[in-house]
Amino acid sequence: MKPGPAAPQTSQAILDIAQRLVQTRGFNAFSYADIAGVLRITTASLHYHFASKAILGVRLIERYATHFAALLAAIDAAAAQSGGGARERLRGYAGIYAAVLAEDRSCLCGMLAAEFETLPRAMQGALDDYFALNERWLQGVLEAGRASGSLAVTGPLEEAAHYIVSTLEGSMILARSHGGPARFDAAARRLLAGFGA
Amino acid sequence: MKPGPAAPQTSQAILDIAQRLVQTRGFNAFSYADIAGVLRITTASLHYHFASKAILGVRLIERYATHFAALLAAIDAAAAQSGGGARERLRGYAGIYAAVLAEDRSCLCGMLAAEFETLPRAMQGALDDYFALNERWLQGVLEAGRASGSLAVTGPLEEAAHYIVSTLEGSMILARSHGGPARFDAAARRLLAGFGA
DNA sequence: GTCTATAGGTGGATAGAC
DNA sequence: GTCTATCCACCTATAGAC
Repeated sequence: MKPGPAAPQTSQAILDIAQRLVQTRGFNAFSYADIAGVLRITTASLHYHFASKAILGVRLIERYATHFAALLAAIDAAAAQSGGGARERLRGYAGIYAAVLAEDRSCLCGMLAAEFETLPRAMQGALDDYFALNERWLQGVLEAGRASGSLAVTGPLEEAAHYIVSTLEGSMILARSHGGPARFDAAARRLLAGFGA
Repeated sequence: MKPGPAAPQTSQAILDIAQRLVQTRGFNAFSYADIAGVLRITTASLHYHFASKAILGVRLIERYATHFAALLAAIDAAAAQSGGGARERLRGYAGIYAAVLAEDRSCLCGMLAAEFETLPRAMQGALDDYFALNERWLQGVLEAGRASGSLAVTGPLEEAAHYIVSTLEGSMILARSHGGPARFDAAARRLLAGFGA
């Protein structure tokens, strides 16, 4: 195997650890020392890979958004292939959240949304993009479901998309502190039922 | 006016400022220095009133829960007097959240729920009590509404109560970072509509 | 109840050797 | 890429004077 354009394996490991820390503790409650401890390198080395915590935070959100977009594309592809419709796509969306919770984490961006006011501007902007991406996709699903009659969508699509994201993020946070995963599952089922899914 | 049992006006002011800080920035993102700066006293003086940040946090939750309970009692009293039923009480519940958001804050306990894993044990216990109080009251409302036919409640009452809290907390957090108060209002309306309120 | 002074710790970040 | 060493800002908390 040739070296190639510098395999960024350490950078990836840093992002993996940092992501879990944010998803479980929040951005303000972890430090470079936490990552360094797990990785057995010094905090000075971390700064080589990510010059500042703000930059690390932005990269974290961008990677998460990219991964999320891939999952949404996979849902679309699976629905197209199996003849599944908007109903299956909406269920798939909730399934992404359930999978994250099953790893005993919250949504990265849900945690960051709670800390929004304290985040560096660049992170706030990246978060905006993440939620815009989510809600754009959801609006597409809802629109298709309404058109085909497979989903019961009342009111503006944007509001409905907002509602879905809010409910899933909220029940995720509360499931981790009170009630456990079962609480999230029940909330997701109730939410989907409201849209006829 | 007699001195009485030591009017704790400074302690109250500290709690007021700390509460707003937690509601806007979170528990991990504010310091004694922030409060001291607003109040124009030193951090050493703050420690006279609240020996540790953990104790301040517990008192914050307890006061919030007590105030919240009073608001719920007022809703019950108003409904009893005006002949309003479960529907009005449920609307009143969402109204409490809307009023908090109108002051450009999130729910104190919603913010703390996101940071749950990082909080001192005593604060975690106080938070448990807060949510138990909320969900007990909501279950009572839902039960009454189901019995009288004024609310459309499907599934276990506990799950329904969980769903209501999760949705309101989630849409509050996201309204403050994305979408604004209108986003919360729309979500609350949609939530209530799902219960026939 | 409030102050000064300070302890003791942790935070993010940098310089420069290897 | 990783290290040692270090800086400086900030944090919670305490001792003791007033």
